[in-house]
Amino acid sequence: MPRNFNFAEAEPRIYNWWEENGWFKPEAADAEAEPYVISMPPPNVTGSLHIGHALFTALEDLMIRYERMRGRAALWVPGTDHAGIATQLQVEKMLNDEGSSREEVGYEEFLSRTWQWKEEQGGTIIRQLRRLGASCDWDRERFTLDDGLSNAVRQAFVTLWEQGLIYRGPRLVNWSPGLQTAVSDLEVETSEEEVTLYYFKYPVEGGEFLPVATTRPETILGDTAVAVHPDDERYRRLAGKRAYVPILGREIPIIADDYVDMEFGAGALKVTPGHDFSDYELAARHNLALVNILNKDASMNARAGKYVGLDRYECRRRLWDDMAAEGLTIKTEPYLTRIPRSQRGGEVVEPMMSAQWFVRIQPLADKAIAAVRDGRIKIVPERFEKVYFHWLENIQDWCISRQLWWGHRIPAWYREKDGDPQGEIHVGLSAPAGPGWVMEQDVLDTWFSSGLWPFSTLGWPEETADLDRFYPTQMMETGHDILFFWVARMIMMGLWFTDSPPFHTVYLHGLVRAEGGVKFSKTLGNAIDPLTVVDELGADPLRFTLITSGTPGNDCHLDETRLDHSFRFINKIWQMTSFINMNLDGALELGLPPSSELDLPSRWILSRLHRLVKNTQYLFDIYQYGEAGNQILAFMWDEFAPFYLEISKEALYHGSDAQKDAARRVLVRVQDTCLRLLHPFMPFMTEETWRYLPHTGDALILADWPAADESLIDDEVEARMSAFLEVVREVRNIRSEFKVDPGKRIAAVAKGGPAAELARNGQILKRLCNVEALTLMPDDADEPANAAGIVVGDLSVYLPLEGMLDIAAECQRLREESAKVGGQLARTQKMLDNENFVQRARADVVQRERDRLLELESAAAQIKDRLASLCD
RNA sequence: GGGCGAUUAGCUCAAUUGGCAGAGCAUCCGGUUUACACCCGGAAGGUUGUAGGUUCGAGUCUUACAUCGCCCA
Repeated sequence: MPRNFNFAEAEPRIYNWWEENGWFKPEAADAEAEPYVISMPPPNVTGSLHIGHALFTALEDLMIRYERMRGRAALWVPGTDHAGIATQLQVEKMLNDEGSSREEVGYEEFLSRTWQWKEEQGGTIIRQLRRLGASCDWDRERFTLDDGLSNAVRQAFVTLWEQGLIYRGPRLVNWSPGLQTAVSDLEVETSEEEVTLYYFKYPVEGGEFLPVATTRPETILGDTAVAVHPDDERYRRLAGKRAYVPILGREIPIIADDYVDMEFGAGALKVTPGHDFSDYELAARHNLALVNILNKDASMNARAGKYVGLDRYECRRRLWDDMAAEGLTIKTEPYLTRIPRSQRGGEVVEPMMSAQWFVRIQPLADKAIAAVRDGRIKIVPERFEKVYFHWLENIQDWCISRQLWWGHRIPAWYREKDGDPQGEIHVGLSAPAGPGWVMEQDVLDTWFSSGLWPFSTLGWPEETADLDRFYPTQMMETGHDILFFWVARMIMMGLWFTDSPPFHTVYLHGLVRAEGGVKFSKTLGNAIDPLTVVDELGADPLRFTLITSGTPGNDCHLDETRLDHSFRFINKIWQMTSFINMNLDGALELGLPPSSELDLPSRWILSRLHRLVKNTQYLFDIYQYGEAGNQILAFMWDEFAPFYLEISKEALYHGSDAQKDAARRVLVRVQDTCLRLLHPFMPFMTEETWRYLPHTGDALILADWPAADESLIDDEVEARMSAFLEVVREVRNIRSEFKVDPGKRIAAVAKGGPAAELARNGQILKRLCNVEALTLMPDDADEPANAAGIVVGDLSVYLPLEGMLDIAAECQRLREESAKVGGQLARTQKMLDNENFVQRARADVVQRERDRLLELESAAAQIKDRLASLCD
């Protein structure tokens, strides 16, 4: 066995071996195996792997590998989405670098260039997922613009249209002037920014003025009313009169509405229904006109009078100057308000009237609410269910059209009627017959296709064998930041089109952040590049660290020192296997000898192991993978390696054939079980290492997941062993305290209840603290002279340290020990003296305290005796 | 304004129905013991954000507050 795990060589080799053998496919399981399916939330085809991708890959691969080992027909469907805006921007940038543009090359050429780009660059992220060990079924990889998925999109659109759930019409939408497309509410992010609040005088008939404040003066040009509060003593008398739009002089009404906030600004409100969502609703109540003053690039249009053609911000300055010249301005002041920006470009989004396609979403939302409400879908952690309900209960119709070229073109055709070029609309799977039909240019929101992903990837709307066998899927694992984008929409679409929840469980992970909770970003230079980590340390440490660094739903602050620790853990396991491997000798019968033939340390480690398996199972059942990983590590590094492995050397090097055989079988069993438990966390190293242990079966990836054997869990054995290990710790301390050469073998004398058993298991002290010979002494015998003493419960161990013992130091040590035990004794005594505790606490808790009391009393008495004889 | 989360060792995080608060890194001391110096043996480090409440018992349940973060208006 090589000295170290060569991950750089092994990872690609093992990955190819798995894949070539078809073990990533559900067909690797028995034909009648129950399916377990995850459809990977598709990353952007433009993307390259970042730490968030690494986290979802680690988690989903863990789930898939775990279920595969449990015998399920595990299927992880991979793929990418076409990321309409992001991809189009990439290709436009490329054209721009060539001195060209989208418009210049034209629609057909642009699309062909984009496909070309996708073919060349789009595979990047998929290749990167492989490096992490993702055991996806690559034969079932999908892309949202594939023929099959495009067909699903058309089918879904047409169905919703026929059901009256899709409509088209002019509405106020979030408009991105840079991208020149509508975007949905979810694609707009608002954040608090400091802007200027402009106070000015609205001219009113009769020469009066109404004071009004706004953060966007240019929208004055689109005002169609001024509103005052009906209870406002100052201004309500003006309601019903006429006002005049500054500079333009356009006549508009003054209305009264209790929507007006009398406290805000100057007390009156300008109403701009064409460019403000609240004003739009207000206008609807009062039948106000609607004026659009912006072009698609947010320059001013002809309705802006002399400002036509100016950029919105330039117009703002000029108009304000002109108003100042006319004496209409009052003052400006700094003001904090929430500014809507495009999630993609970061530019300020403008509410604008535009003809768009919408999904009437409430009926779909109602079904989605019900499915979670009645438990057909479970969200982990549960608290996100509240967030989910709140969003769906207040959902707005979904603007699904985008003025882009890259995407699913909306299956609608227009024909001129009565002079309106779009007077007639046809929606269908194919173009209508007859002349004069022109296809809709707009494409659909990328998330429309993502919503169909869990079933469109399996063949829907065709009734394929995969759809029949693997749908509904089991698990949707993704970040909590996409609960609305993806999960909610998948649930709505899934329930609507397939009548089934698309998955039964939603597991939401948190965001990965840098130390101190700082977001990873390229500009800050604090980004951890997962591929760099894989190059330097391998995929396993990255995966193990990501999974053990946090808890479900909570953001995790990734600490790079943990990557090192995981890396060293992998080395540790390798060395453990190496030790076992080099101590095997010829054929080994697999399986364990009967418990009755095993020594105490063996029964102890098997008990600990099965307790670990049981805990791990429990933790997996409640999705606490991180804690499971940490417990497995703790078991291996803190119990198995330092104690059992060391103790077993006595049998391996000096034992009888039977003892050697027993030790080997226990070592192999424990290590094998741990490797199985760890395989979903760190697949490469475990697979490679496992081959060096005696085993049946082709590969660890297909090996059975361990089941806890309750009959091997033995509280009493664990208690006795842990007392002996306590003796070991004490002996080590004493040796250290009295500067006994670590290589010097010493003798010990023991008395008390478990002394005989400790003597029978001499290898424990011999191997762990270099005590060569343990002899028993009668319980009533006097303690040896010049000896340091250890008391654990009713067991006393003496270390005759001829010439090395410093009586004063030993007395000091004993007094400290006495004080410590005394404190514990007092605490336990106090608890047991409390009648309320004895009567009301759980029986096992009380019993534990009683046992502890006896032990402590015994220890205290022995320490006292010892102090009396040695120190008084 | 409404909702959610976090607050535990210097830093990053755990703590399974409430039952003696634990790891890693960093710090300090000691070690080339035949699997591993990518290691081993030890030590130190805490009023679990603050103030109340429930309970025999609270990091855990509850109320209020503080600070930070996220989501929604």
